[in-house]
Amino acid sequence: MKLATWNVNSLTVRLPQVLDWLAANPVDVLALQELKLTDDKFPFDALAQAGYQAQCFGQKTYNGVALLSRTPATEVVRNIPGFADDMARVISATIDGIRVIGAYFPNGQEPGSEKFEYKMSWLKGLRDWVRAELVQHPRLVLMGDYNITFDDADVWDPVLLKDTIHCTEEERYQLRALVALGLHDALRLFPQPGKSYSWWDYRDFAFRRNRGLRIDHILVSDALKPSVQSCVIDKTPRKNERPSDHAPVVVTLL
DNA sequence: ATGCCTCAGCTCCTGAGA
Repeated sequence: MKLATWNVNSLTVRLPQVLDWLAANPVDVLALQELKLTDDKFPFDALAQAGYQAQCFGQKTYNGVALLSRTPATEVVRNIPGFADDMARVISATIDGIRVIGAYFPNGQEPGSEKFEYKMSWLKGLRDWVRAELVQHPRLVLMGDYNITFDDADVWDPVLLKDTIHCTEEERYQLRALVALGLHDALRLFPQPGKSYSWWDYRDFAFRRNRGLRIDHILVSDALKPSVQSCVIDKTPRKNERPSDHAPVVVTLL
């Protein structure tokens, strides 16, 4: 079974690339972030023709998440129960016996800002909910755009970017606390060559120079850890003429 | 360097992203 996550930065613009990618990578589940469209504009038909059912949670202009799957998704939940939020950031469902959570974590803009404080409270809300979800659903995958680096290995220039957004100790503390619930960074279950990133700024030829960050992650629960066969970041779509700034991450379970 | 791209929208500029 293969599950993937991809921040597409506008599904309207990226739909052809999503369809191409699914044709080349027929994963069982694909979590999408930053749809930037409302549910009435969601391309259900095009995805159905490609063999995917979709559960979407859209919003005008910003945010928006979806779960695509080959088999039906049940127990679909939108956003974080118990955490009031105006933004469409989380969608979860049970697919093939696995609890799948797709999430678009807040950006946070700048340490100390109002948006940073929102990011911190959102992270706490997520953690409290995921703790309970793990009790109900031991076989769980939490994947998406976390907007947080684990450590300096996830950062192209840790000195330049020290304590900037995605790299602060407060954010990394929250990420470690989430992992401490009984989750594992799927990519780091395997030896990495280094300089493995999932996002590159559009500006300044950042992709060509591999000036990136690893901020898109797939976390798997204790129960699923033994079945993880591989985890890779697919840089191919980032080479498109008009790419998302993020690359998909794919995990393969036995 | 309060810049550099890209996207959405009350669209020819602005806000937000990361």
